[in-house]
Amino acid sequence: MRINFGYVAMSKVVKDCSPSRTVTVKSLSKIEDDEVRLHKLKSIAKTNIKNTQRLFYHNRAHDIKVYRLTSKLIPLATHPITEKWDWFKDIYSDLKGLGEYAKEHNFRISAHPDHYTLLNSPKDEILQSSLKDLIYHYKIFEGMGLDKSAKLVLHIGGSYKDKKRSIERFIKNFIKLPEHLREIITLENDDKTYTAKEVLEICQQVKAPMVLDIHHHWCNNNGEDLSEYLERIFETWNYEDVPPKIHVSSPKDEKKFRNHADNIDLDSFTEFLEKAKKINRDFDVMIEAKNKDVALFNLIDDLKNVPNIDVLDQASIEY
DNA sequence: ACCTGTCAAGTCTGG
DNA sequence: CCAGACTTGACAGGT
Repeated sequence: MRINFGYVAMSKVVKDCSPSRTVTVKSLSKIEDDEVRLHKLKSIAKTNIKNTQRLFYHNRAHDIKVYRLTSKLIPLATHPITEKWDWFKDIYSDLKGLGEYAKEHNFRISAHPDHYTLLNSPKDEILQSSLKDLIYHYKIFEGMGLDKSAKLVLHIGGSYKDKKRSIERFIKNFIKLPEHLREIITLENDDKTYTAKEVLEICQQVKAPMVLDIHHHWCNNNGEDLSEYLERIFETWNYEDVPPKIHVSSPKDEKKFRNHADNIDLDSFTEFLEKAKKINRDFDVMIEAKNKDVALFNLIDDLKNVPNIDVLDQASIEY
C-alpha cells in the first residue's frame, strides 16, 4: 500500500512565505478612505495567494501532493468589516492560476475551517456565521477550479450539555446543507468531545468521509481499539475519488498531551502502520507538527531505516 | 531588529 | 454570571 504525506499551510523551509498574512480590524478601521482600505485588503490577499503558489512550487520540488490551504488566505473575508468588498472578483485570476497548477500536478487540496465553525450550535446566528464560513471556503475551491476531491475538514462541534441531542442537531443541519457543500465536507474526531467511534457513526449516517485523527483518538476515547474501527473508517471514502486521509501528530509531552510536538514520533507511527497493514489500502497522511514540512521530511528519513518500508520519494512510501 | 501584548469568531470550566 | 483558558501565527506598537 502506498502512503502520501502532506503538511499544513506553511513551510519551515521556504522563508518569508506566509500564506496567512492579515490585518487587524482595529488598524483597518483607522483607514478612512474606502479605496485605501480595499487596496490594503486586496494586496494582502494577493500576497497570500502568491506565497501559496511559492509553496506549491516547493511541494512540487519535494514530491508533496497532499496540502492543506490556510483558512486565512483572504484577510477578514467573513468579517462584517469587509462586507462591501467583492474579494472573489478582485483575486479570481490569481486563484485560477493557483488551481491550474494544483490540478496539473495532481495535488490533493484540503482546508480546515477553524473551531468557530459549528454546525451543531443551538444558536442560529452561530449556525449562520458557520454557513458563511463554509461558503467562503467553497468559493476558494471554486475559484481554483477544483472539483469535489478538494475537501473541507470539520469537527462535529460542542456538546452543549447534551451530546445525544447535539449529534442529532448536527445531523439535521448537515443534511440541510446544499449539495455542493455537503459533498466536500469530511468529519474528524476531536480531542475533547466527539470520539472516533461517534464520528464514524455520524459519517455512516450522513454519508460523509471520515478523517481519523490518531492523536485526538489518544486524547479522547472510551477505550475503543482503533484497529476495530479502521476498516469502517476507510470505507467511508469508498465513493470518493481520493484515498482516505488521516491526521498524524504527536503529543508535546505528558503534561501537555493535547499539544502538538515539533516532530512525529516514529514508533507510534509505525505502530499505526501495522494496524493499517491489515486493511492494505492506500491512504494520505496529513502531518500536523510544529515543524510542518520539516517534520514530514524528518519522518520520511526515519522511515528509511524501518524494515519492509520502501521510501518511494521525498513524501511517499510503500509498505 | 527585536520584544510583547493582542487579535473576529465559540465553548467550557472554575470561581 | 463572568473572566479566563484553550491555541497559535501574525500584527502593531514600542524600544
